[in-house]
Amino acid sequence: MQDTTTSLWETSVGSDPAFLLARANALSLADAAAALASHGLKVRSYSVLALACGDLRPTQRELSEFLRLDPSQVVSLLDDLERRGWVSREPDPRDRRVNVVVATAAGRTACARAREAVEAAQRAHFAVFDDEEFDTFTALLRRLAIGP
Amino acid sequence: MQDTTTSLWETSVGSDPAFLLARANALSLADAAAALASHGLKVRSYSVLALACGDLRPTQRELSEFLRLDPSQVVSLLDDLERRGWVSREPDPRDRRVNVVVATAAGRTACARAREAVEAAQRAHFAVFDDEEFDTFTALLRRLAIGP
DNA sequence: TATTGTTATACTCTATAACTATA
DNA sequence: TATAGTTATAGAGTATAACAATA
Repeated sequence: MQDTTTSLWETSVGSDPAFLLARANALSLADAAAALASHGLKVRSYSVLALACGDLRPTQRELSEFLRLDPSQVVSLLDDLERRGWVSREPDPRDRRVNVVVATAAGRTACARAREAVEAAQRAHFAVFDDEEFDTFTALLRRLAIGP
Repeated sequence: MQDTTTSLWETSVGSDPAFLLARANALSLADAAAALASHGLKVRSYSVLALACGDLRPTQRELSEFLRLDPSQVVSLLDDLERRGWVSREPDPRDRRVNVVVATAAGRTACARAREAVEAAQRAHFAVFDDEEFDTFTALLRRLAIGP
């Protein structure tokens, strides 16, 4: 039985780059989720928090576009982060429809701790590569990710 | 506004390999889904059908393990494919608990057509790479995808 | 009239446990 | 007792449309 499962890797599906991409992402996502769980974060909420910790002061709309989430999903992620005091919505004086999202001091602390955990998980995940391979892979991946 | 969204790529999130992997996968998945839609298939059902078209005669359990789907998900995918006459569950004479999944003639035809569409979409998606870059990327990705 | 954020809703996906029939 | 497949169900994730406030 194990033989057959293993040999499925030799099929057209097993060498399909899209399939490999999906699998690699699933493994990476599972690692990240596990690393974040003890910090009370999921991958999505961590992404939002991390962007709120930068000094770019993104609007909800910008978070939505960059993370490819529906605006309504950003709302509920922010509701959650704001309830915990990690993020605040600040009105933009130049356009009163707009909220700018910024992390609080507590949010920055939480994010820094979470980031350590995620990065450790990632180092383990990418340990199959040496430094040069890692750089090559990331550079190519970046071009693919930025897309059209 | 566009400026800020674009410059989010310069943040730590924007250069995070896990984030790039997720994004590249999302783009690839969307392309594949669009290509398969007119063939009445989704990415999941196509994967199952494609594996059923090989000559390995996988069991449901093997499909479940290889595709990292819960056995119950495989059941409903097969129900759907079987209803359309593209796949059949054959009892394994050596163990009557086991079903072996094989594509019908109609299933092979459908799969071949769908495969053309997916592969065309993928060629477009990976057109950011030249041949050498594609091979390098795929080889590295494969090691990452097979994992531990 | 168009856009930002919000609410509500439904649909897909995923995870879990319990059941059956075989081993 | 353990395993393959099945059923049922609940939770998470995703997509959509309608709405109020503002531009």
